[in-house]
Amino acid sequence: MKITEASKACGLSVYTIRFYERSGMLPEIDRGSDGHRRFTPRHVEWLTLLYWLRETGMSLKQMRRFTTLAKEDGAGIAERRQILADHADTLKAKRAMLEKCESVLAIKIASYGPAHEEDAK
Amino acid sequence: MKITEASKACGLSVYTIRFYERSGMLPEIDRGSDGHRRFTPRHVEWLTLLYWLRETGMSLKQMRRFTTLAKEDGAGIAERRQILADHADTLKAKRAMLEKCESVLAIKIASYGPAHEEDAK
DNA sequence: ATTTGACCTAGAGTTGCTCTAACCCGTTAT
DNA sequence: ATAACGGGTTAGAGCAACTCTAGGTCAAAT
Repeated sequence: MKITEASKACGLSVYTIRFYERSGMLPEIDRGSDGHRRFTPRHVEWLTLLYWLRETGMSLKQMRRFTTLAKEDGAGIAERRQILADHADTLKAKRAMLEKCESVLAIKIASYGPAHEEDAK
Repeated sequence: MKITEASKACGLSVYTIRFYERSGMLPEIDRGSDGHRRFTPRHVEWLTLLYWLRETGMSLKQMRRFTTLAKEDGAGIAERRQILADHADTLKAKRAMLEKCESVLAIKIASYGPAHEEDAK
């Protein structure tokens, strides 16, 4: 599978995939005789996980650490689980923040006075 | 109230407050005879709203638009309400994404095998 | 009198993309 | 056969949204 297909499969742009590769956040990617990257389903799975991590605010630094551990394989499992568990905790906090913000917005919107229903069609 | 106090009250860093001012996202801020900014409770309320909007991912461009409307006052109310309502919708979507990511993480963590309870102290 | 601390500005540095320029390589159309 | 098209490649510029540094002012405390 080439980069465009991998991009569609994982949700990251081709720019971002290439950027992640040079930033050392991806496992080795083989090249075809044409010099183009060849992505395996394992790569796509990895990229998809990275997609979720960045989409929910994990830093590149953390993601790089996570990848480094995966390369060492074996020893790093405990720390990798820890990183994901910590991230899951920050997601819970983020979700609470979104809820809080939604209520702030509801109050603010109400403070503008009643909506004109006919404007909303 | 000076900038440090305003910063503590709204949650934005003093750097960010100054940056927002030069980016045209704040109403006029008067200066004391010492040349320092003087923030009113109205300012703090505004900054706090901006804090929530940026913390939940609204772009500066959108926030600038919002401020511009507030300066025009009166006419802009409908569009301002619309901006906030639209943002509230994106928050709902974000919240759903966080939940989805949390389930992805739970599966991933489980795939690393059972946690070693003694490691967690 | 000088040191401290809070503020000021202009501008450099950082993160995480996102895009451009200039190139190569294989296929397809003329 | 050649030219142009549709992918891919790299290095590096540009951008958003901060974040910090350097160098400066002023007022109060030692």
